[in-house]
Amino acid sequence: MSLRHGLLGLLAEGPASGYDLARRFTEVLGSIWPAQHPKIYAELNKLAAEGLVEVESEGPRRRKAYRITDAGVAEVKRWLTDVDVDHTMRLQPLLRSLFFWMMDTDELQRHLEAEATYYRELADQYRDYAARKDRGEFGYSEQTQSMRVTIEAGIRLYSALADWAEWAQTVPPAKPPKHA
Amino acid sequence: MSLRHGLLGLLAEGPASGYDLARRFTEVLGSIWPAQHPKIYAELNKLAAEGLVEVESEGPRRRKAYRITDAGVAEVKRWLTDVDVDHTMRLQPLLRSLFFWMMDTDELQRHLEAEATYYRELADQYRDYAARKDRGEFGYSEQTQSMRVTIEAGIRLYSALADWAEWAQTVPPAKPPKHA
DNA sequence: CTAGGACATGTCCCTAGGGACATATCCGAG
DNA sequence: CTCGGATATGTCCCTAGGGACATGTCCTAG
Repeated sequence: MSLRHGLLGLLAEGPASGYDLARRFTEVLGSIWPAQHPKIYAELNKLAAEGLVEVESEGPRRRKAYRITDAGVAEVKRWLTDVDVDHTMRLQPLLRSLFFWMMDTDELQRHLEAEATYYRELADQYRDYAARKDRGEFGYSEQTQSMRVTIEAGIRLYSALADWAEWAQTVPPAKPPKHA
Repeated sequence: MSLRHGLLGLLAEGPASGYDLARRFTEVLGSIWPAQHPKIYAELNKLAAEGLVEVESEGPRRRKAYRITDAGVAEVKRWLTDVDVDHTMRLQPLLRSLFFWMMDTDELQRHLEAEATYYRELADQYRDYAARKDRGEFGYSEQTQSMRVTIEAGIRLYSALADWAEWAQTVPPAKPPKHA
């Protein structure tokens, strides 16, 4: 049910079309909450049927812009304050790390290097975003302030993973017992 | 398809029953790759049908222990080396953070405090695990060495999130433009 | 004027996962 | 001896999400 509230939250910032929302989801949220456009359009229709959003305007190319309703705003707020946070995490890279002992050393090193690079790049990307925000490129609304906080989490998370992947390269493949 | 390979990987360490595997999934993997027992039993049956695992023994209380086959081992290795890592992350807490501007200050502070505590506790738990491992409590096999690496990721990840939640408490609710 | 590409919205099907429910088995405490 | 709790394995249904496919609209470069 998070996509639902993700859409409502984004619409709380201002009217947008499904297409707009899909772009925002892939651009900003791509690495923390992926969502494909079919799901987004379907959910918007449901939200409209329930009166949480309404069609604000119809533009060129069949574009439909949605506006959040008062009921919609109330629903996001309810979610934010009354519904327990779902802390579920599902990180395939960490699951894989449990089985590093099955890989041979060379392959593992190459794997860890690639992982480190991947995470480092994402961290840099977020750091960049943060710098632009801090330069005032996105204005100073409360919304961008929240985005700044989200981005900070991205920076820290991906930096931690990059550091971890680098650290893991230094771990000896197997530590023999002392009395061996 | 990760549960499949998760099970195979765990079975590569030695025979185990569905019950054992379910326990390992909730205890060690609970916070990085949750899995419920119905899925595990179902997947084990599929794996057995495909010849990737086989029933090693039947014990008391209908217990069935599975052993991985050569084909199964080959399949995990193929997964580890030939299949691209899925970096998908889906972190509801970060999605929520985008909408912090909709919460009032008190609520947000309480929320962030609870989050910080939650992550700090998990980090501590993993740190504890690491200490026990480093004391040699789990032996010195290559498997425990890999587990140590996974645990390190948990420590770093949850520490980063805890730090972030604490840092976020110090961010002013909205930064007004300088020329205001 | 026409063809390709970006904009824009959808349908359909399949798999993965969550959660409630059901059931059999064994052991130990009282 | 019996009853509760841990062990152990499943079924069933529903929703969320991934990915392929389909279609309509407008603009612009050649």
